[in-house]
Parts: sequence; C-alpha cells; structure tokens
Amino acid sequence: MDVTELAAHTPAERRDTRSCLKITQVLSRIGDKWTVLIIILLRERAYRFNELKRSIDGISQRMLTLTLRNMERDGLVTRTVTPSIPPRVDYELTDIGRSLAGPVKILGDWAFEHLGRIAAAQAMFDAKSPDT
Amino acid sequence: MDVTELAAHTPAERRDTRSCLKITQVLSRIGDKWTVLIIILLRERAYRFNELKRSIDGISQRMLTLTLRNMERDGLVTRTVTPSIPPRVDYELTDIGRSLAGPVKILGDWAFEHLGRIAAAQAMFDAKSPDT
DNA sequence: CGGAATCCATGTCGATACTG
DNA sequence: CAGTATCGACATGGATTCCG
Repeated sequence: MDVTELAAHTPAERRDTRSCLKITQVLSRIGDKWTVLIIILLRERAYRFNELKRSIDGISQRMLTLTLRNMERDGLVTRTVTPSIPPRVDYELTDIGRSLAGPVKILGDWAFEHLGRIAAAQAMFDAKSPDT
Repeated sequence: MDVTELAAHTPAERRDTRSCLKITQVLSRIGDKWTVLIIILLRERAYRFNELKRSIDGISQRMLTLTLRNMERDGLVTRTVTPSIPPRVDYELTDIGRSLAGPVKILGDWAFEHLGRIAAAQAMFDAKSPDT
C-alpha cells in the first residue's frame, strides 16, 4: 500500500484522510524547528548534549532537551549516559533515525533548491496583497 | 552545494546552521497540519474550496483558508476565481508545488512504513518513563 | 459558495533560575 | 555537564458569526 491512495476518489475518501492523521503526526515532527537539524548532524557521528547545543545556532537548552526527548520517544535516537564526573550523555541515531535521514535530505535539497523561487513568490504575493 | 554541508565540522559550523534557518522555515510548512494532505489531493486535479473541505476530514474552514493562503504565498498553488453565482474558486498546484509532491511522497511513504515501529518505540518509552 | 472577523482554549517556545 | 522547573509571550487552531 502506498500513500498515494489517500488521493483516491472513492466514497470513503474522508476515512482515508482520517487514517492519515498518524502520518501527519510523524511528519509534524519533521517540520518542527530543530529535528531535521539534529538528524543532519547526527548522520555523521554521535554528539554530546552541549556539543549539539553549540552546533545548532539559536536553540535553547530547553528546546534541545525536548526535541531530543521526543526523538528518543519515537525511536529515532538513543541516549547513552556515562555517569562520570562531569556526566556525559551521547546521542546517536538509531537505525530508524538513520533511515529517515535519506528522505529528509531529499526534502532538504528540494527546499534549498527552491529557496529563491519561494522567496520571490512571497515577495510578489506580499506586493500585491492589500497594504497593511 | 548541498544540504549535507550543514554537518561539516568546520569552525563556521554555527554559521552554517544559521543559514539553514530559511530551509527550516520551508520545512515547517511541510510539517504543518494540513499542507501535505492538500498537496496529495491536488496532485491529481484541481479542487474547489468546499471540495477540499469535504475531502479533508477534520479541517476547519479557517485553517483551510489560512493553509491555502500560505501555500499560495509560497507559490505552491494557484487560486482561480470564477465570478459566477454562486462564486467558484479553484485551487491547483503550480510547477513548484508539483515538484514538491515527489519528495513529500517519499517522506510520506517512509512515515507510513515506519508507523508501527514508531508507535512501538513510543509505547516502550512511555512504559519505562516515570509514571505521571 | 467562499470566505473574513472575532473570540477563546491550548500549545509552543524562549529566558531565567536552580540542581545533581 | 546535562539537565529540570517555572513563567510569560506568542502562535496555533477550533467554533462561531457575519458578509458579498
């Protein structure tokens, strides 16, 4: 089965989109502000907490914690605590997380490639829209 | 150039992630609640406003309007008004919108394929986490 | 029919402060 | 170092009403 079926013109069309809600939940994690950035970094190697914090410009400690928790909950990353002093926590992509990196990269490349045209479209739209 | 560079271990690493903020903005549109569903529907043909509303279970009039406006602003859809009585408004994917459908489908397929494992991981995580 | 406008509940996020 | 706790600003999204 395949996501394209969601566009089928069957009478049960509305049920199809409802069953898609779980997919939407998964995609919303992709769309959140930081998950993609973390995945891109972890693609290469494991990172420590503050190492991620330093590498991702603008992220707050709180959001890094929350995002990593969610990703851990979804099974995308593993969290490995080394109870040394000072404590050390490493984050690493799981197999699932790594399998997500490919599709995410495709989307990221698309976004990068169309940044200009999207910005242009926005400028056009804003120019036409009634002055605020 | 290529998104993977964002993971480069250069001293300018933090600047790289900053320049990625625009990409994040684009991706956040993918992650929002309805855009993907609309793209999937419009992949096949143009839809009228209420036709979309009926086809997407659970969407409010307000959110459909807002989502379509944003997509129009980004240049993903065209909005065609036919001033008949009653009025008729058709929405259709632009070339950019259509080019986005491919990557979105890949991600959707990934989500669909891993729904089970993600749900399982979440259940595991919740079972282990301290009771609330 | 296809919206716009308003109200309101909830969610998201950053800043700050504190902990083991 | 790697968090947790709390607060408050702001955004998101639903319900409802009105309008051309």
